[in-house]
Amino acid sequence: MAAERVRIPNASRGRTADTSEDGTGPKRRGTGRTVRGRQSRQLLVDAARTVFERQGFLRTRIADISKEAKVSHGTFYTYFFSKEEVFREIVDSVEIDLLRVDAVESTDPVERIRAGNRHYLESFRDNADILRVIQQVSTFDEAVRQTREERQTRFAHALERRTRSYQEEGLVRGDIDPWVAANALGGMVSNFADLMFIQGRTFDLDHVVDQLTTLWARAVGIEA
Amino acid sequence: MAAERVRIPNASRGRTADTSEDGTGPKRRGTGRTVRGRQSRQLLVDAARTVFERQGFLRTRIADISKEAKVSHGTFYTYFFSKEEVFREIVDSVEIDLLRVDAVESTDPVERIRAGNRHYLESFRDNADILRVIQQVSTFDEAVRQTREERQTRFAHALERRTRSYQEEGLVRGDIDPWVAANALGGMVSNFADLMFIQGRTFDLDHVVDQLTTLWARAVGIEA
Amino acid sequence: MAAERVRIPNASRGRTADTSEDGTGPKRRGTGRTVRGRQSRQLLVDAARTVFERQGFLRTRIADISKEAKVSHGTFYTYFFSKEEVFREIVDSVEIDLLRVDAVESTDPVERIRAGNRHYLESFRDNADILRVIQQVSTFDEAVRQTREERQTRFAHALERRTRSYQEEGLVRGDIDPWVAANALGGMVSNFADLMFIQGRTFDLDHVVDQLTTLWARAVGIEA
Amino acid sequence: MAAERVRIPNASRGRTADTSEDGTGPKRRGTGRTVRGRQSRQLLVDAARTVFERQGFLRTRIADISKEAKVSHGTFYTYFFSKEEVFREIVDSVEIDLLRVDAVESTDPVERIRAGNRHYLESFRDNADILRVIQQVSTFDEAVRQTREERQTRFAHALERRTRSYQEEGLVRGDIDPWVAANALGGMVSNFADLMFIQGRTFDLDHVVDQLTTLWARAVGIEA
DNA sequence: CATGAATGAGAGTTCATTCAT
DNA sequence: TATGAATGAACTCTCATTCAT
Repeated sequence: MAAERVRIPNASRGRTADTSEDGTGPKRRGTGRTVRGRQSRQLLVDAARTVFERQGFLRTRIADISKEAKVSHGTFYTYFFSKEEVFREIVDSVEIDLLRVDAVESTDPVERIRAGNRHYLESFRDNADILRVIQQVSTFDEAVRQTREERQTRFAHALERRTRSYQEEGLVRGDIDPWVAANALGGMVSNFADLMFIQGRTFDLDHVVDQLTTLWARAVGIEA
Repeated sequence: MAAERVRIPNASRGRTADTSEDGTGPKRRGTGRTVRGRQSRQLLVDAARTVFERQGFLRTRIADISKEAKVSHGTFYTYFFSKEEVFREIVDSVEIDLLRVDAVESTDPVERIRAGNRHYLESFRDNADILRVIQQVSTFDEAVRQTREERQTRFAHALERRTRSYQEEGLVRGDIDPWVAANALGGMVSNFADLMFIQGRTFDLDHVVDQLTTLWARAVGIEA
Repeated sequence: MAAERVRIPNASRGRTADTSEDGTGPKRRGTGRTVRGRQSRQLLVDAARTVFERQGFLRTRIADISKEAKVSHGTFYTYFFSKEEVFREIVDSVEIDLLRVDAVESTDPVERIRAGNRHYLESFRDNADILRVIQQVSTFDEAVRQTREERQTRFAHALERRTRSYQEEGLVRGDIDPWVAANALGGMVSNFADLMFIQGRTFDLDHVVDQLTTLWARAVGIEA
Repeated sequence: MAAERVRIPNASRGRTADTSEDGTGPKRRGTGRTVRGRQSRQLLVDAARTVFERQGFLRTRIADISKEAKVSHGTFYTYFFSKEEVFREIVDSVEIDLLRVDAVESTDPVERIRAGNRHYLESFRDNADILRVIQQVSTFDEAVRQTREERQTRFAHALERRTRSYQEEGLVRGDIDPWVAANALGGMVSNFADLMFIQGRTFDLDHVVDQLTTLWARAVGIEA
């Protein structure tokens, strides 16, 4: 019956650590002053990512990270205040360009949609392990949830702009609300990526790209 | 009467909790023998749901549930082995009919799509609090993850059947893969519901229903 | 890592229950007044013995006993204050006549020793299960330890008397201390019984009876 | 800095404590890396022995041991998984040479028996406190029971060998079964030791040594 | 900076015992 | 009397975090 204990971030509660700062510092502990220091820090970040991808955030203990990094337990605290801090650093580094809506030169709208879809799915696939963890953490860590939402929103905005410009060109029907459509269709693709690469449901990637592209294009009124 | 408690090694004895006799028994503790018992159990389930909705699964301690139910700490264990067990019971009770694809009598395909979408969004909205927690738990609890996936799959299958029959009637274009389309469009809607009711992004429900319906219908080739 | 909890008697600590009595009562709860009552009580005693023999005292919970007796949990407390109380009642009922030193009519000293040894080993064998538990309990329950010691002592006294009378008859050598010899040789046999029936070491009973008899007889100077 | 702890189901993860990697590793926790570590470990073992001797195994809580060692509660778990583990370590350290059957140079068989008996009784007396606890634990801990049995068996084998060689020299009568006799007479002495030093019955040690020696010698046919 | 031993708050869990029905 | 639900004291055990070396 023994179950593991894990910690969850207290971001949404009163922090004690932050208050000791001057309020401006990004609550980041030292210390990249020496070469050795920078090496150790990076060692820990890499180790942390490895462990998070393997075990998820919740099942990861500081001890697992130190062990993976082959440094002592206490060394972790030389560089980070907490598991959350190192995780946010990882999240920031995963600035995946899921966003590159316009991945190709082609001016054919359908081809641009297709290229965007393919790019999204492939990027997602290549980062699935950490994305799964980010999803997990965003269910209880407000900071991570926000970062994630901002990215989705930026993505949606990019799509919205494109849709709106198509609309102005007369390619997309006028009764389509670009903002809703962007969120809906972008969500359709990201949801499918989740299905395939996080939930592990099996589909043929090329076929899916085809279908999603067709559905997307026709949905907004582009003949495909 | 107080006597000391001691521990003796459990090497020579099986676990009590996990071992449900022959392994087939329901991992479920008593005790529905009396009216009072059934009441208490329900009391706890309700309290648990309240607390889960308020704090999420991870931040909920058994003590919070007992306190909410105004029963003693030990009473919880009279009915459940763990937080997970009571949660799964809640999950099972949330057999929301997000699935009722065909919510209306209308034979107009677009109206049926619209009705389905509205029904999904409204059901989701009404259960958003617990759905959020289910999502959280499914990131680390395999059993819950499965239950959730099964429901999604069943939903997708229903949509697939409908799409396929429309296809046979010539309403839906032949190059649409009903299974992919069902997952994609169903996902579009469920993802939008998540956006609105879990992530809290503001949209006008009627407008969203309209837009999603239009996008969906046109995507598969139904004029709308 | 979960280990079972058990209670051990608080005989050696301050009792609370006893003080509520008038000091004379043998701390025995009700209640053999009605027929039904007597039946239930006996049912529980029998069940308790069964369970103790199966699981040992420490691993036995009141719940196990009630379950075995097919009565409710609370009923146990109608008849007994504690697990210890019902156990002492069992101990008292196991008034095994390990003591019958003179089990045969024969006047031949060697034959009488042999008969005693055989009787002891066979009685022990037939009660091994509960004797094992009594041994366990006597390591932490003063009351049981005393009862057990008294029996051993009474046994030793019987042997001492016999040895002394043999000595007076000139059968046993004069330099033998009857009290020490009784304890030593009685202990030799009881220890062997333990070896065979509690520790489970395999020996041929007849052969052992022979050998123990020979050793015993010669030890005290009786030709065998 | 205080963050909340939560539990997540351990269904998808193995136990931490039991699982010693491949199952072969020593069920022993750290940590002998530093001098300080080794000191603390020893401190705890010593404290544990003190407490066990005082209270017995069952009445001892981890807290009692930590307190006696003047370390924090958690420190115990730095070194041991459980009360049982530290106890087994103590048992192993109590490798008393109850076994030195041949404690003297003398070639006189009777003198060798006498020396062995005296040695056994004195060793037992000097370790009575912990032997009492070992006896207690062996009634429910299979590992300890086995260790104890192995020692007894080794002791009996040594006695058997000696008896057999005496037999070959014609000192011991041919109808004696050396294996049974070794167990019986060895048991006689160990049982007497128990009587004196565990049960606390009063005897004069020298007198007992004399008597046991006489009984033993005559039993096997050595004139004494 | 690195180390790893020490700390202790915090949560889980069991089960003897009580008591309203 | 019998029932079985409710209680809560008592322990166990984990692991983030600190700190002396």
